[in-house]
Amino acid sequence: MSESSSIGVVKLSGGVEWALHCCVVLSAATEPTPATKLAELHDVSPSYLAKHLQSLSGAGLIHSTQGKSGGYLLTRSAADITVLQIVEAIDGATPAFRCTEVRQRGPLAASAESCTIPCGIARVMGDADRAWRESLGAVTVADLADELSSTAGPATLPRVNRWLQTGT
Amino acid sequence: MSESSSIGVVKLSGGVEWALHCCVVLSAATEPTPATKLAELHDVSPSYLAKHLQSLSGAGLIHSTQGKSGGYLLTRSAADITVLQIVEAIDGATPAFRCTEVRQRGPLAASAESCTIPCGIARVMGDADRAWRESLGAVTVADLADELSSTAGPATLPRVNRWLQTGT
DNA sequence: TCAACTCGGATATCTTGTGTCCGCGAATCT
DNA sequence: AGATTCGCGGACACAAGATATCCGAGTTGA
Repeated sequence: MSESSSIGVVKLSGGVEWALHCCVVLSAATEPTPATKLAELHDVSPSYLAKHLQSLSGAGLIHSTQGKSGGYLLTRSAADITVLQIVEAIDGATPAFRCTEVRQRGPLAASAESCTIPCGIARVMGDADRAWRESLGAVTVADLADELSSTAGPATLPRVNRWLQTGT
Repeated sequence: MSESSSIGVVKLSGGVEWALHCCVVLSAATEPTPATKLAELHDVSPSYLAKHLQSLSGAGLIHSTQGKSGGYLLTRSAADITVLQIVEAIDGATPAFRCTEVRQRGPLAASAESCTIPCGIARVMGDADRAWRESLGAVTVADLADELSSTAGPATLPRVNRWLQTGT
């Protein structure tokens, strides 16, 4: 295995959870919220959370304003942001499985011109990955916020935002 | 973040591809096939492939016979082995996403008794993971073998097994 | 009985995620 | 307008997990 290998390795970064929670909170925010406050609210590492928020900013999901009363804000309505977009912004859009084309290796290697179509294994993996992404793309952060309101009570989200602004 | 963390980290090991190819080959085998031969056939690291085959053996998908003419063999019909079982044998059945219960942390932590139901984020991730596994569980190695026969020709699989036995 | 061949687990190496730090830019206050 | 304060952005260590390997235990066949 002298090849650069790099088999398909799906890794779902842990920071995805934090990013999702932040987006839900931001969906009800009306003023920029600094990363420090978000980290304090969730009790997580401020620097590391900032890193993930940067990824979200780079993906165009949230907008950052600098300065004294700066912070983060959603770029568009929460109904127009899917969890898939957040996951892909953090973890990258690379598919879970990458075919190494083992059929073209070894003593009984298949000819290259006969491999225009992906092999069955790659297709199955691709279908599963597609199903996973489709499931994630069907849910928006607005849905998550609604879900939170109906389970934890409608007052939770406004209360969180009040704490972010005033600290009480 | 002094906690042991252990956020949900899904890692799709690269050896899954090798394991799948091996199972497809073994589906047409009639005699035990040693790991060395399988590694040589696919041109991959023999030791590393052996490790994965051990995982498959531990999961009860393939049976190992030691001794001079030993090797691996499927424990049951290829139609009764799904891709999902192979993936879970290699990568483990741990779900892609593990909720850290961030809602119970920080200054506005929710009470523990109000968290009997998983939060919306965990549910969405769980649904996506379930869709992924369902898609993988719908395909058997027999399906993969059939697919290979129809695309690469019906003679490929027998020829591979002849090479494994005789070397020609 | 003996020997060869097989699997199985314990062992190094290395990429990748996890976590942290300092510099740059922008808005506020004087 | 200038200095200051605050927050974002990218560059820097640390650790965990995957990748790759080797040697010992067990078994079959002669």
